Amino acid sequence: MSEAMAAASVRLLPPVGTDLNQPCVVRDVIDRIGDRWSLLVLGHLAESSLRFNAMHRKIGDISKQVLSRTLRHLEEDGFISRTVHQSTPPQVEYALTEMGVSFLQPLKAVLDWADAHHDAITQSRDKFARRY
Amino acid sequence: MSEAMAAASVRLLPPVGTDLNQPCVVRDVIDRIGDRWSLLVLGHLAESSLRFNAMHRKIGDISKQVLSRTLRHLEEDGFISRTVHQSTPPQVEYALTEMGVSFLQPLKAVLDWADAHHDAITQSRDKFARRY
DNA sequence: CAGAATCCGAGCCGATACTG
DNA sequence: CAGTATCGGCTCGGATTCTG
Repeated sequence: MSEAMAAASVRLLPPVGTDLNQPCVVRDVIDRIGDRWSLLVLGHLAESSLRFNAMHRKIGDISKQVLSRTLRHLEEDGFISRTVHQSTPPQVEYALTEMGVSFLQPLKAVLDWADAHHDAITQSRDKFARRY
Repeated sequence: MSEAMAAASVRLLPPVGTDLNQPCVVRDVIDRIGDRWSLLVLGHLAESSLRFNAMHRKIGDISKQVLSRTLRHLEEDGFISRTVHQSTPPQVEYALTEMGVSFLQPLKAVLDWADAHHDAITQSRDKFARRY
């Protein structure tokens, strides 16, 4: 057993003896971040803070409904902040919190890995498809 | 803009000008890994290779159906290998591939982050709930 | 033992219309 | 501008049953 494997497996699972249905720490994060849009939104906010409709235009193919939900979830978890500027018309600005920024670093590790192995994954899928 | 933010945002989005509906490299990975069980399965296989029913017992609250699907997806993407040992009764062994092992390292970065910020996220959720 | 087939229900996602 | 309300479709996870 390598160091990396042992280290990675430690916190991936709930503590031994606890109810496995209880989401472990990782699941608690993944369940929120691993949806259709969260990473995309965080990615855009990593470049600059944005107002609602500006982000809506930037992403392009997300409905207002879903964008609203995604933003609220990210705000709820503390990844982003929501600032209302009193004016007419109203303006609401979304930005990464300090925690949100800190998440970009581990995220980058995954991105780099995905980037490095994307071709291998694609090839693996093709090979799998040809086999069956 | 910090280095980390700029670096993280680069590959998070599809190339400018391309169809945003096309999944970008990250989405291609997250869409597979970010489901209910994949990380859990990879976590168990990080400890040792396992046969089907052994893993079923270890995880406990996953149906055979879903475990089967999860394993096939991970195999399709090249994270795990599936080895059939001809015998009666048949035995099928699942193990991490080299690529699967290499993924444990970036994964660990996320795990460490999740571990370090889990309390903050929980508190953020509580605070959010009290506000509304 | 290692799955496949079938069916069901919940939740996510989305389009559209409407509001302060 | 920044959302909410309503409704529908579709995918995912799950329970159950059956098979080589």
